[in-house]
Amino acid sequence: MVVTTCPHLIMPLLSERQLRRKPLVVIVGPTAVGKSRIAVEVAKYLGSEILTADSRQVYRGMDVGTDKPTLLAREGIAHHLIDLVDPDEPFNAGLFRRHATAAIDGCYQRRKLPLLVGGTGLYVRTLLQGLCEAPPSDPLVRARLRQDAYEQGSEQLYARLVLVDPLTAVKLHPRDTSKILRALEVYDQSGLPLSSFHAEHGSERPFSALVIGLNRARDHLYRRIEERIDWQLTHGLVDETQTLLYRGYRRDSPAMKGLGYRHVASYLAGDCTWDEMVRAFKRDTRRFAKRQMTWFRREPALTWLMIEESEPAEQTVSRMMGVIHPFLAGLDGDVDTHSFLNS
RNA sequence: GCCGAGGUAGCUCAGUUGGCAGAGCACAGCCCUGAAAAGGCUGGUGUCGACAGUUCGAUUCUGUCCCUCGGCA
Repeated sequence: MVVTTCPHLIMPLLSERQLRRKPLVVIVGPTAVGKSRIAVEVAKYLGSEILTADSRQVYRGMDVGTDKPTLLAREGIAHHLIDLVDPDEPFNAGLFRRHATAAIDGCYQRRKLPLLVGGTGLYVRTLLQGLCEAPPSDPLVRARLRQDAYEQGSEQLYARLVLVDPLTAVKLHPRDTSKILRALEVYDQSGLPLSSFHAEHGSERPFSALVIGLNRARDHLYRRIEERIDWQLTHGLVDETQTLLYRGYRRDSPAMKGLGYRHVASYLAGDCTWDEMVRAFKRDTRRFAKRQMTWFRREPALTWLMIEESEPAEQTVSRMMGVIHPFLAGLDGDVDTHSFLNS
């Protein structure tokens, strides 16, 4: 094995000064852009541990369909926030934040720089900007509200929301049932409108974060998505879905409504042909990638890196280190990190 | 070469008795504070094959040409 000198090697352990700033390097981007692979390489240079911000990789037994990095692909780098719950257990942004905060504290105790990698924009935001103090989701309250929606129609739920929380109501479309449900759930539990919790929350910035967005040309990204889906379908996604169904996980549960699983399940149930299933799976994944881009475009102070089709991974990693290095150097000095980054 | 059918959005096609071109799918833009790979909103992206004629006005009618698909040679 040839050992090459690494041109980007930075202090393997964080200094006291850096630790006090609570540093966090974040890599986001649409699905199939190549985040996981790049992240492992970056983590090797930084002596980092990886935290996954992925709402699907938290489920045990959902591996092929969530593109979960295999043990081999992790190359000995510690990966956190994967396989946290079974597919029928509730999981949400609040739980993610709790797990992630604990994992980050662990990294700091080992004086390691945490590297947050993922495509779930809401989960990333719970760390960068915190979460308001509204009561968490309650399965019982939610079940009752969903029953109401089923019996009276979502228009009735919206009408209720207009009465108890007009500020949230104007922000939501009357058909946006899942968000209406959440707002009513908060009111039913606390007697206070969700909008009041939002107002109280304000702006919070718990970490000194460097956020890097990876992207590729649209047609190039779409081609990668299709190739990955073809690979998943011939490398165990069908068996994986069948096993999950056999174990009794319902098709309409949050975990099974993920991309791929819901498509394969509908094919297995005889609702569509194989070709129809593949087409819908690819189309829905393209649309998802597009929604992710809409979300990340809004993320403040995000540095975009466009990956060229022919660009070797080492070069992308090298360009990323060109951004990360000054960030870490800034943390070590007296410079205000934020103004440094924005200059 | 002859006969027939056709050429309109990225694709499949509808349509205009001559008056600003329209569906489905595909696609694009956007929203998001505990389901977020979820959920929701908005948008037609066009040299109507080309050229000429008739007409106030042609994607529509007429002529010529080009191309595609059948059939016969």
